[in-house]
Amino acid sequence: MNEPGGPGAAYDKHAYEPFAVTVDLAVLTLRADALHVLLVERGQEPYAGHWALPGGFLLPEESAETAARRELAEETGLADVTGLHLEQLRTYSEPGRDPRMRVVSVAFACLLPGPPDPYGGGDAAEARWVPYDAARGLAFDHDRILADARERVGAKLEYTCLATAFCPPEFTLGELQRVYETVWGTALDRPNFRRKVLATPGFVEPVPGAARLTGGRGKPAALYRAGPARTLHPPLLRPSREGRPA
Amino acid sequence: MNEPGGPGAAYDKHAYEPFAVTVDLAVLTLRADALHVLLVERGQEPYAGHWALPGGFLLPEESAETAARRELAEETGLADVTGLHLEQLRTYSEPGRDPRMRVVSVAFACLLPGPPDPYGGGDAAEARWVPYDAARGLAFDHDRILADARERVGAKLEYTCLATAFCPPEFTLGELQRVYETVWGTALDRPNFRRKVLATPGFVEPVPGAARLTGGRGKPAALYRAGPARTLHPPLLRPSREGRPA
DNA sequence: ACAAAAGTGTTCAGCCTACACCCATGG
DNA sequence: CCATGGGTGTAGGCTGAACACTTTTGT
Repeated sequence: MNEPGGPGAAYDKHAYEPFAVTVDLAVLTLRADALHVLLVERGQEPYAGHWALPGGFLLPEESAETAARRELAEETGLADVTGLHLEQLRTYSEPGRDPRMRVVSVAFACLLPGPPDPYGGGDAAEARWVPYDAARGLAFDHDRILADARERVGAKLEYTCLATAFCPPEFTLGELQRVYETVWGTALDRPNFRRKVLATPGFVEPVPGAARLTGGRGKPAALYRAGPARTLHPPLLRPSREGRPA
Repeated sequence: MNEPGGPGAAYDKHAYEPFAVTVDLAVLTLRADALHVLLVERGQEPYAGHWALPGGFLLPEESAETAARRELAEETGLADVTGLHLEQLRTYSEPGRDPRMRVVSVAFACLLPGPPDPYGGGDAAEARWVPYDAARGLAFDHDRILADARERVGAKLEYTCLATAFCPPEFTLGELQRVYETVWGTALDRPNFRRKVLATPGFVEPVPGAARLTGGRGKPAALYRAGPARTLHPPLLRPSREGRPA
């Protein structure tokens, strides 16, 4: 054990090398049928001029989730970030990941419906949406965090209802399908996708009587809202990953 | 943003209220066909006399994973903890979860083959294996961490090869099936389980010529080793969760 | 001989896939 | 009238659930 204040010892809060605790956010969205991530340009060393995931230090009375939501509001400039899907990824704690001091960072993934407000307001005017494939060479270990975020989101699409987090409050099944296709990078059969989604109780609920013209062309599509279900049973497996092809 | 050392300010490492960073371990194993967890009895306030998950503070040059493995070795007294499956669960950071100071804890789940060495050696002589169902009223928020660990492990059995982490190096398919049945709390059909496991390439590999008598009774079972595969495609879904029953 | 556990075979329903086809709208 | 996207139908292969059955050991 490594318990502070061992037998009979009153420990000193400041006796240890202090750890800084931060949150890092992989904020993902879909713009023009491509996965985008919100990045900020660093203005100071280390990694001055590099792009990085938005994030910041925990305030004394904040949990990591609270801090993440606060940073999210600051970076995106969105008026209302309640209800946005925020998911803890994992914690990165390797010594030396920040050259200045020990920084332990709790990483989150956040999905928001696209296209969102183009750029962050508030005090992060240099925030930009960058296509996922163009987001390389990030500061610190943010390349890895971003890759972990994408992998996690892709995996959770298979067995949760997470996909609706990328969609506006009312959406068409075509839009929902494009979420899967964009994140997975594979095409799906439309009739089968439709049946699968509608057969899962609570995944989506029809909006009575409503229909939306899809970019002008084609038949107007029925609108749906996200339902109360959180998990997909059975899952919607992405095709041909490995192992299945005989 | 909440960047330390803002414009022109040299920050002070000790200027902030320090955060302590700890690891907490949910060490799970199977003893006598029941899920058990390793607990330690606290000798000091807060929660003196309560049971708690083993854990401790990060040393200055340790990552959370390194600290977790060090604690694991200390608490279990096992000579070799390399190769044991250690999985980061999530990080618990609510203010007030430790009444003494801000403690941010990175939780891990660890699976080990049972029955392991009965009690911890080293400096944690009061460590005990406790049946999962009897582990209630733990110190801090450890009830929740333990519940999260069980849920995560149960879910990962579905789509990963994690179950072999509960088994010794060589095991029978019956033992592997009992892992699933114990963690999930459901009975599985033996013939179907067998086919499913053997049909997944890389899940298990037969040990040539070997066989083990299973508790004396019954036909000797063939022995298998864990294979190189890490994921199960398609997954082995636990039955009757919800949604599927028509 | 019986119980217990391993291992094999077979059947059947339901899902998933694939592809053909119709509908509504804008240009 | 054609391109585009939404929506419906259907035949076939495959998986997985259920269960009957055989094999090998200990008592």
